[in-house]
Amino acid sequence: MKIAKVIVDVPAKDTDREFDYLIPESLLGWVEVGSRVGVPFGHRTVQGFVISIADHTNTTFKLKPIGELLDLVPPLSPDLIELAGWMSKRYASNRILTLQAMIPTALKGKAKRYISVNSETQEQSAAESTKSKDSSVPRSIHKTDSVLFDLPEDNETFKVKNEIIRYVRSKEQVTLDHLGKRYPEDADLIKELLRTGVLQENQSIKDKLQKKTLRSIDLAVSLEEAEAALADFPAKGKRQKEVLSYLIEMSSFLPMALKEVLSGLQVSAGTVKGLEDKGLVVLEDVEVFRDPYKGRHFTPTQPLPLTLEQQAVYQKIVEKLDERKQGVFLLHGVTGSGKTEVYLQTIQRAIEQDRQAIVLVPEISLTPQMVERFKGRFGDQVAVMHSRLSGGERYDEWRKIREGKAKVAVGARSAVFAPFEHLGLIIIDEEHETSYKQEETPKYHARDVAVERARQQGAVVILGSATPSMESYYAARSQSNDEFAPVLLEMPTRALGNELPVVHIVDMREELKDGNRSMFSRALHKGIAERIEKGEQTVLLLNRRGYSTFVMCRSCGYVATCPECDISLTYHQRSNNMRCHYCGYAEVVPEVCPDCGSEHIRYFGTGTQRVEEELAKLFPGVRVIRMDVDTTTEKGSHEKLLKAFREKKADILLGTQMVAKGLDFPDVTLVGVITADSALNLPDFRAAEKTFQLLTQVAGRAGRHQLPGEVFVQSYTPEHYSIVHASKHDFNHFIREELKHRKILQYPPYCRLILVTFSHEQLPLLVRAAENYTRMLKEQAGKRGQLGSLDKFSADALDVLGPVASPMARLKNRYRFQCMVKWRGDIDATGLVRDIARQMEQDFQGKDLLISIDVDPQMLM
DNA sequence: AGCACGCCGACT
DNA sequence: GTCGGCGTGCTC
Repeated sequence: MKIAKVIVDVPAKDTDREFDYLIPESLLGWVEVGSRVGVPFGHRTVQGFVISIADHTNTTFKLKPIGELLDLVPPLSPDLIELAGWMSKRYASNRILTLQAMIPTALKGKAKRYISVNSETQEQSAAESTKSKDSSVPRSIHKTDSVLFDLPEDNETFKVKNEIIRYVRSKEQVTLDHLGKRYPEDADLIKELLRTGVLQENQSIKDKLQKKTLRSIDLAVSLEEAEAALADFPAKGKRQKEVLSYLIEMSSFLPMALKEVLSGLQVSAGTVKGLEDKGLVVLEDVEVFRDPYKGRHFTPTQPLPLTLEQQAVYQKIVEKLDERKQGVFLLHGVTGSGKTEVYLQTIQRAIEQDRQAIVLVPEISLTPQMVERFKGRFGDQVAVMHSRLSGGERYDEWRKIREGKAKVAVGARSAVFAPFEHLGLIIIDEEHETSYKQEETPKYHARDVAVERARQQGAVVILGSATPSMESYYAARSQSNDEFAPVLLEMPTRALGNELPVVHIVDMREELKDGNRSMFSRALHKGIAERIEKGEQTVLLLNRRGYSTFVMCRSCGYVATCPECDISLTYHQRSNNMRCHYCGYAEVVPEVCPDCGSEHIRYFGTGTQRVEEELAKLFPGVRVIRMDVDTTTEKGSHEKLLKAFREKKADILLGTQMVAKGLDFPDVTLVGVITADSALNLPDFRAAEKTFQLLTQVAGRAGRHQLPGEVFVQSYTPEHYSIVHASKHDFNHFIREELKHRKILQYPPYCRLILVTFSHEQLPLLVRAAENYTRMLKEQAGKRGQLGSLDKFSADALDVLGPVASPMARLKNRYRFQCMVKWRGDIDATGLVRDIARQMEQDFQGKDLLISIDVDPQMLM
């Protein structure tokens, strides 16, 4: 007997393991590694994934059989199952959540309960069946039943029972809910029918989404037979004859949509039904794919001639591809160096090898412009996956991949799991972007998952960026013997040969000294005025990371905060209310200060709205497009705004981070950064790196084509090395300085981090738990001889900092504490951290203590 | 996570 | 005496 090892969809720590099930005869050969199944689990049915198949079981349990197979083709491959195992270990995450993260949410089935008539009792009436069932009914039930049935069953009850049975039988199966609604007065009777086995309950896993189908029509007989039938068609069926002759005429396009035939010939469905009854045609539901880009025309593009720099890089990558071995490349190319063309041509090579490619891009830059570049080159072979697609659309794009209809997957983070069978290439554009890290469980980093997947499947990875992450660059430069360390490839000049824009740093303290209280320096003001005059365009960036518009009382300093989260509420002009960004709590802006009663309460902070107002004042009649969370929440609005700007319907594009990423507008010659250093003071060791990246990216938006570009960076700390080096486009000096800082403070890439966050409603209990945890962790590490300060140049070490209150000390009515684990070397730090967390949760069992583990965190808040 | 079992308080 | 509160423990 074959045994399937199943991970069940019960996301709890004590069910995070394999459960063994028998594979029933009928499913032998169908149930595979990666299959999704419905299995009986305790007193219910749940969804699960088969992760291996064995001949023996190690348990003494009486195994239950798998209930049902949910997909004909397994949604996961053995490769992806293996990858999921690696992820669960590396990120200390639940196995089921990891598996689920790999497939569209449309495939997350839930058990549905159905009521049907028991086949054994189907032919009997209610009263009889109850009696005949008596012997098989358990004693306790029998007892209560006999009480019921000893009473003379009145005619009315009997009639209702029979009616219910007839109804259920006519429907074959109904949900309990439905039945209850139909017979609201007779809940007791329904219960009784279930108890006595006249009606039975069964559970089945139902997906959230159905495949989209289209009613189609086809000839049921050969063309010759159809022609013969047409020849001696009864004179009475004139309309049917018309349809048949039409179908014969169109035979090479069959099967075709029934709708088309009906509307084309103006015939009724009944006519076609007549043909079906005669056995001449068949009607069936054919699966169709929803195509989110349907009707959109993509201009086909041809490979461009490569520059010498591009050529050199291309050669290196293709060599590796041709060897069919795994390899990782870090492609460091300045903005405008033509990385995308290199991507496109290496993908071409992979396709020629009959292999497939994945392209990961940050969610924010997954614009139509981006999609167009890939669709233009590879047409229908491209599947696009991003969060703005509906669940159904996303599911269909995913199926296009799994069924081999697509060769290239372009998408955000989760596209790294695209179910290709012969994966040759994974490209990660803007590899330094933090959005590659998932903030929910499983808290994976798509870049690291990509490298592992490539290792398992012998594929090539390209990490592309103008501003590589410290981690990737350090790994590439350290020239270690690690065969998975990335190979550094450089493209230091722009493909079109134009210069990088000149960057001016403006010291805003000087502006203030000279009496300029505006948020625009005189230089930037002059720059904007010039562009408006010349009909050129300007991009303005408001670096709002760490900033928000909050409501404050000018008399007493009261700041409106969330009652559940201790976070200041963010002001939203549109709805004139204040909202908590973490839990969604909202309230209207008070007229007077709740603390002191003063009327001087208003919103503060440099929001995009305020910049927009100021622009309108300084440049009357100026056309501004504002892009921020307020103006881009609507579906497609992001694209609409960018399109309008491209068509020169505005002079200025004003926005937050989203204007910095990958946009390419030929007429933009000026970029202004309103406050470059607002993120520098955040309690985050990556603050300098993030600032450098943002400035470099946004500066790259200027002068990409014929017109030369100019950039003004306004700052209150203009001497900071991240600003100075960004202004000179000097990545190498920046990284040297930044690495120095990281080494002194022992931060990544010199070690790795694990952030452990504890939360509980009661502060004292939480503090005790956090302290216990830290102590236990230190003890355990000490026992293994691994505890030690990382400042010493020890190769293998682990250090624990904290516990301290989290920067967001209270969220959703729970207090939060955290401790930071720094480690490096050949030790299983994640395993240790996880094991102790499990132990702790057991010690605090039932006390609702939550412990969250974030391996390689990007956000330290 | 659910769901059942089980052991104590307020009521037809 | 029963209905039902939610603590506890299990799920191949």
